[in-house]
Amino acid sequence: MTSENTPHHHGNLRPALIQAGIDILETEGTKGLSLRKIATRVGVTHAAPAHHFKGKAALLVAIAAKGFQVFADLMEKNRDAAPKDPQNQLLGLCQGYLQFAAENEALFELIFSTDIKPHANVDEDFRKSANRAFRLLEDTCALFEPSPKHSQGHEIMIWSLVHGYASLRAYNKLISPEDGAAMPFELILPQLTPKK
Amino acid sequence: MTSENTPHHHGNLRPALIQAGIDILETEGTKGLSLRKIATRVGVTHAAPAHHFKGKAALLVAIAAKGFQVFADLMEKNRDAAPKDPQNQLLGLCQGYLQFAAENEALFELIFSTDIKPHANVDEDFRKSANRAFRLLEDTCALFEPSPKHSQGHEIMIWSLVHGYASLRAYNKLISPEDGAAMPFELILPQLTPKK
DNA sequence: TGTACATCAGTGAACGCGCGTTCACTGATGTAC
DNA sequence: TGTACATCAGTGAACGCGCGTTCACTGATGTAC
Repeated sequence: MTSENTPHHHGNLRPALIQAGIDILETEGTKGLSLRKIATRVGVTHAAPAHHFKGKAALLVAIAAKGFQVFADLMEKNRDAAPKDPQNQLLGLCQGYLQFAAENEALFELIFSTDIKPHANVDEDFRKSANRAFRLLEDTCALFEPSPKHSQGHEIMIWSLVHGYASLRAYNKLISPEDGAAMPFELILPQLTPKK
Repeated sequence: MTSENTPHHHGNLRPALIQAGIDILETEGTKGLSLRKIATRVGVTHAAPAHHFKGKAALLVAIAAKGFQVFADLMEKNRDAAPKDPQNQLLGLCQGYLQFAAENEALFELIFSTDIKPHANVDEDFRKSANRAFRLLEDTCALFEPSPKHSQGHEIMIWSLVHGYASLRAYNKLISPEDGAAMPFELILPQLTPKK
């Protein structure tokens, strides 16, 4: 807040570094993300982050953890704003999913990158925020009757659908950017039967 | 074949570099892919590739072009081996899609990476092999009645589904690796009506 | 309230590394006659 | 079939760059008394 001119003791360096990392991701992409650039953007020597993160990898994990928080927030917000029937709840959630992917392209790529393993023994902050996002998806899918054949069949199908759609939109800008979240669900939604 | 001991004139350096790039991708991942490593793996000075590719970026594009070839071959092969009804043709194609993604994780990531734009004015080889893959998908989807609402609605839905499933399997090894290509299509396939 | 001092969170210089690119070079290949 | 020569496709040395990490340092903070 007020610490603009203190030479030492930034005060909030840790979160500031994370946010700077996210900013750089969105302006320069994954390739441009370096410790030195992050530190410079915050206005601090490139050696300073070492006091807050064990190394570059740890900072990346922290960025991904924050990314999952924003991701989950957006899904939750969109879902909660939707009508209370299961279909609309699901569509709202997916709207948030797609919005996050569209507005945070490189961050979306980072949080789903294969070298930050979600289930391996990783930073606890990261695991917690990732799990929160996944649980949102799970809970919303649980509003419907499960697949008779596969324990998590419909959930995986829904997740694949929205994730693939988000990825392909980022990949190929030609794909119907004007279509909403409902489009890929056209055939599926009527097949899902709400519980009770 | 026979040129193992000629010091100069490798003879097939261009394709050899491309293949070496693919090999390195699969063993070391995207991060480990450098011009110097590729050249070394082929047994050639790191300055040699400059005679065949305009720069590193051009070599990457050539690798992606080759990747799309293999990708399309695998989809075509699986589709052609399937029973001739539309549903099984589609499942076969998707089986190939998933197989490629599973067996060539980093290459799959590369060919769909956002910094090698598929529709921009790019290397013609690349565009041709990418388009061949996409046309396979298109043609197989065209075995079914199109969506009444969106011109390419069902195709995008199917593509999203298989692409998302492939990506999430790579991301989270826990997701039902034993399930086949049919699983995510459980609800959708019966909704697609074959033409004629 | 004031002083002594430990701890914290920065600085800035230095390190070694792998990278892509460039360059003059030279050996191998292939063509003209 | 043999020779002269242009072209092709390598070599190896050198370049500058940005990177992550380390280190001794020092200024700012906060606590004990």
